Amino acid sequence: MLKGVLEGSILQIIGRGTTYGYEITQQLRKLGFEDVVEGTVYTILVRLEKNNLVSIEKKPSDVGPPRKFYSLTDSGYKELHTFWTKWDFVSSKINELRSR
Amino acid sequence: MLKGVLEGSILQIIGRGTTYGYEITQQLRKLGFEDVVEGTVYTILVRLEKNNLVSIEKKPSDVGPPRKFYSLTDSGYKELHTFWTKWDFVSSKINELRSR
DNA sequence: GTTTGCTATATAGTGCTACTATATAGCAGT
DNA sequence: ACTGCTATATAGTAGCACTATATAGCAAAC
Repeated sequence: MLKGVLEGSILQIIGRGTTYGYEITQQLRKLGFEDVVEGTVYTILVRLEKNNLVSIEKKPSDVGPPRKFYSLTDSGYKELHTFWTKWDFVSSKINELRSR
Repeated sequence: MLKGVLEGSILQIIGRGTTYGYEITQQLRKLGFEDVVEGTVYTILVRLEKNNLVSIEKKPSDVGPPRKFYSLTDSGYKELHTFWTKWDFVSSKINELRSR
């Protein structure tokens, strides 16, 4: 069910402010997507990077290995906007289907 | 973006009344999912049948080859209900993510 | 009478996305 | 040393939708 929306959700989270993989996972879990695991998030982050939707800055951490902080690029913001447009369309259509 | 919701949508359409593949495709297009093609729908119908979510009755047609009419089985109705429960959950969480 | 067009089903092959499983690494407390 | 939390990484797998193509029945047009 998360297919097609997880990547958009991660873009949205990064768009709210620079963050890193582990924290993104925590936020998704807190939101309610409790069985999202690190592996899933990291593969998506690699894909986002490959598609130039995010930029990366590596910073040391007090509590573990260095973190890779992600920010949206211009393309990333554009893609995020596209995601919400699609979401609005699909979700309204699905709700329409249900009510008829 | 339709990943994870197309199958549920088809279950919903069948649940409203016995229908066949071609008509389901037309309904999805009319709803707004205009680039859904027959091939996609038929593969999903085959999957639904394999999972015992639908039952089939073949009937002749005036305008073409025989149609395969699909109806939901008990499992199908249960699955449809599960789909809407999941949809409610995911869509509310996505909207929550957006608004924060 | 064959060509075009709509209805209708079928399926092999492909690609994208998320999930599974596992490995590695840093640091802190016991 | 061991456990536990933080944190990144990646190879392999599976599910789902999409692409492309084939087949078939019928009707109207040419």
